[in-house]
Amino acid sequence: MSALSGLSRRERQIMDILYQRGKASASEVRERMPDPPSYSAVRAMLRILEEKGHLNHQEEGLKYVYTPVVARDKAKRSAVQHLLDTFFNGEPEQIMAALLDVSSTRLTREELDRMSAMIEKARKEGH
Amino acid sequence: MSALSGLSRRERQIMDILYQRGKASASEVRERMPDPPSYSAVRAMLRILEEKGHLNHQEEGLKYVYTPVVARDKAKRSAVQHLLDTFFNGEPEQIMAALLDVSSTRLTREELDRMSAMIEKARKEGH
DNA sequence: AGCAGCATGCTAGGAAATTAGCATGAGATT
DNA sequence: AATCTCATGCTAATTTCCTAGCATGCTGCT
Repeated sequence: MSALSGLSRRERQIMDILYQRGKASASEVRERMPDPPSYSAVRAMLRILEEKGHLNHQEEGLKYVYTPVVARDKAKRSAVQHLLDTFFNGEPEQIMAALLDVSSTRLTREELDRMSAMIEKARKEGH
Repeated sequence: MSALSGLSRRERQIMDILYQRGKASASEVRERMPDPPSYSAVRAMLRILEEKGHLNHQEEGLKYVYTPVVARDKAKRSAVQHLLDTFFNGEPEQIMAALLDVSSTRLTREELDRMSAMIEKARKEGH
């Protein structure tokens, strides 16, 4: 099962931020949390997440910088799969539709072209 | 912000199941939960989720059947947006890639065709 | 009627998550 | 060198989550 699914509310929020940014210090994480708790609270949770094996930290200058242990790529795939199962009956087409809907205003012709090309490529490979 | 983000671990698991199935009774929910807690526990959490305004219930025969308050469609969109922001820098193309990757074995030529058609349609509308 | 099965309502204990506070140490500034 | 700032380590308290258990009511069966 998705590793995300075992995390508590705050832990999930933190992991989301770290996946978004790649890496971040305690205060950076705090800034981006919804309804941010105290700085101490954030640090405590980062420590716990590290104990649980979800994060690593390196020292960078003075401060600690935290990074997810499970590579973004792998986490990505789980997340997509989970979304697929939860809201789209496992049917990729339906995500596509939602995707185009959500981002319709922002998509340029070039992006759409590249998306077409990807599908074309998949068609060839899958065959 | 995504309503999901405010939920606790178990609450999220339950909401996921309900979005997946549309509606479900307490015992159905329980069956599908990872590392299932007691039946009472599930009922308690359903009650809390209802108090918080995330669920409704109707009586159906003898038992209660719970349904999400926020329509699947709306929740869908939030979920896609969230995924987009968290793992894909807000770039739809990248989700596409992941999608094709995750489900490459399962995609039929027809499905790929329909996906192409969707993009084609978006291209026309967006222009 | 009496009993079994399964549903709900409610309550309370324990575990885990979330939080704040204080002590300490390293650089930078004056 | 004294101080200010910003970082960390640690601990303790509170809140929330999670859980189990018992009492009750309805349905169907013998």
